[in-house]
Amino acid sequence: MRVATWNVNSLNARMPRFVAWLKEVQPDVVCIQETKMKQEVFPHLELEMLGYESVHFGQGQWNGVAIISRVGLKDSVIGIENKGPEFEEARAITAECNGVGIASVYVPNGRSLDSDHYRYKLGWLGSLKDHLERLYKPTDKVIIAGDFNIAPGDIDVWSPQAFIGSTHVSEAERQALQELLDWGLVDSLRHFYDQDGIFTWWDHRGGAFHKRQGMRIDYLLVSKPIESCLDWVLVDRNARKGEKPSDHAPVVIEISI
DNA sequence: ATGGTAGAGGATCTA
Repeated sequence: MRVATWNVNSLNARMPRFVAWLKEVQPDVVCIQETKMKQEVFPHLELEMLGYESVHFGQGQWNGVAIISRVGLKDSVIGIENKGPEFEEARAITAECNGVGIASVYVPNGRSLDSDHYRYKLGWLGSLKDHLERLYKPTDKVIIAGDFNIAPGDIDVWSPQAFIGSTHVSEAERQALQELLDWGLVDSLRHFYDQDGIFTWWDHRGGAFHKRQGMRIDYLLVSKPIESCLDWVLVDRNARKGEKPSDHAPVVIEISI
């Protein structure tokens, strides 16, 4: 089973590349972030013609998360706050695919350490943990995938000095991520690789990609039953090249179940 | 100190 996560930065703008990428990479499940789409315009039919069922939680202009699957998709849950989708930002959706609990998450950016958006980010991560605890046990097959907007360690940014005092690397954010991991999840990329310089996001500005100035903020967190059957993981840097790329590259895992 | 780019939506806001 091949599972991917990709912040597409507008599914409308990315659809030609997204479809080509699906055909080339042949993922069974994809967690999508930043669809920037209203519910009623999500391309369910076009994806169905490619063999994928889909669920989407979108609000238009900003945010928007989806899960698409060609190995079954059921029991989807919209959002994390249990107060109705119209009362929260479109940042999380979960479903069961082929016996695996799948979550597609788009963690708030936070903007700056002194911002209300930063406090919202920390609170949102707490709500996500509560939500996962309600849905799953650590002994279940679970994959939490998405754009976490947190670089887990200094080896996950191109220059730790350049990020001093910024969001994405602060102690409180990393602690919130750690609490998620402590529940019973493993960062699938770090299961295989321990070196620095592996990134999933590069600013569109200033040729950051070509200068290798990126951060690793997109990942698939997996429970122990998934970790034990991981075959490989990769960051698909090719998807960040060429015409009209997203600023994020997809991350893909293969598991033997 | 600021700008650089991309996307949505039609002026700025978000990242």
